[in-house]
Amino acid sequence: MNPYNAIKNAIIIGEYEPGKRLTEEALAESLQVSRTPIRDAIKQLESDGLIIPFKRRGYIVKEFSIEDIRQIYNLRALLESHGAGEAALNRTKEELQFMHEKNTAYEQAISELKRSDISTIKNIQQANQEFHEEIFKATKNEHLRSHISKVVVVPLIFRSFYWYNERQLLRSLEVHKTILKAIENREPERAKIAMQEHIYQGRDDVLVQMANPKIELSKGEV
Amino acid sequence: MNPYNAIKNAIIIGEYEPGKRLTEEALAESLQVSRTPIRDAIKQLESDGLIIPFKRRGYIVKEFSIEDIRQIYNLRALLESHGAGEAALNRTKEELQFMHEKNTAYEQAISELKRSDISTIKNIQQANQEFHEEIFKATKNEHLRSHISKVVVVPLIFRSFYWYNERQLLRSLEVHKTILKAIENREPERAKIAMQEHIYQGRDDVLVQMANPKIELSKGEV
DNA sequence: TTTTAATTTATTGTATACAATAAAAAACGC
DNA sequence: GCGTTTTTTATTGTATACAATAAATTAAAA
Repeated sequence: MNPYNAIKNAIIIGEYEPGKRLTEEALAESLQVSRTPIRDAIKQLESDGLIIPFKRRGYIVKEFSIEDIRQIYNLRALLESHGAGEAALNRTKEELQFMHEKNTAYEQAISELKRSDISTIKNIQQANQEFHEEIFKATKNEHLRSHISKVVVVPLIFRSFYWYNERQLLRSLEVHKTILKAIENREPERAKIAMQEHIYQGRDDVLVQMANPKIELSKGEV
Repeated sequence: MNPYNAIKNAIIIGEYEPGKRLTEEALAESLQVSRTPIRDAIKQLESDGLIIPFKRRGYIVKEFSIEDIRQIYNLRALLESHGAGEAALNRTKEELQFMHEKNTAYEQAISELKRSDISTIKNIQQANQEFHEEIFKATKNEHLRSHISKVVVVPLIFRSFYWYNERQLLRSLEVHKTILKAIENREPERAKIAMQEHIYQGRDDVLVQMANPKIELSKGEV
């Protein structure tokens, strides 16, 4: 794994906690490479908004406020719902087929859910992401895709902490089907609104968890 | 000027034309710095979508197709119109005042327009940009702002080639006033739609120019 | 004591040399 | 001559040493 993904991953799984201070030298030591590739990685992570410079004394892992999360999810809703609408207009038959396959895989992953099984949760997350990506491919809009990919990183952090319960997952699966059907029927407005609602659901699930630390779930637990 | 802005500027003003090949060494030589800061700049420019790697033999300045331009402007419309709506909800009295001032400066810059005067054109462009930025400050949404700032770079290239005629500029000024009034009256939907229309106008002006190279204007001419 | 100045230190910024490698050119076999 | 292998070359990737500088610490002055 390259330094960028290694560090990003450490942030996402919570190994580097919010507020943790990072320096080029320490990262270079820890990943056994020189400072040069670490600097490249740091620049990218900074542009992703995952770390911020800390008064010329390294960087700190960004601590996201509730308002940050709200704003990022709203942006996601804006961009992904737009993408779903475009996909409904531009999808080919083949792309539609791929979407169905990805969503079947998602359904499969959910049905394999076992309590507190981290690997299963990762599978669900992965399958979900692949379904969404299949939609954005069908837009044929690389510019839109690159913006979406940026706005999707931060939610990953929070999803890996507070994961969904089965009821939420099944609801999510239903919405996927609604989106798919709208894309199949070439109904952009319907696809757009369904996607918007889908993202807002995810947002609110995360916000509820953040606002009630009492019932916060430990890492990976369901 | 730092290497990033120097290179970006050279691309925007057309000194580095689309398709031109750039290598780290040549840029380092030309800007009289070492390869290290050039590499930083290149990484950023690549993430901006202004240059793309050219089979491990340097980079080339991206050539934007009509479809690229359409997609980028549509994205801009999506993000900036959302921003205008948010600004209508969240603006303070002071921020509204600033917007008025920036738009007055814009009006002033237009009234000073002289035929083929490049410095005046730069002033107009600058004043226009500052008006838009004032709106996005008022959203208090840093995440939205960072996305908008990214999607605004490419249009700069095309605006500096095909600049508007006076009729277009005056129409643009009128729309600014409509947006301002909607933000003043806290009408998010109105602000959003006016902004959307504003961006689409800009898009179509550029697309018309691109589709009719016969009447293409030379650099900076009005 | 508290403020100000001087010194030290931690850390990023920059230059530069060398390594890795993909692309281009040249040599080779048929 | 045409496809294949080998060699050369252009260019980025990486390591490392040194420079610049902001922050922290210490010393001095008031």
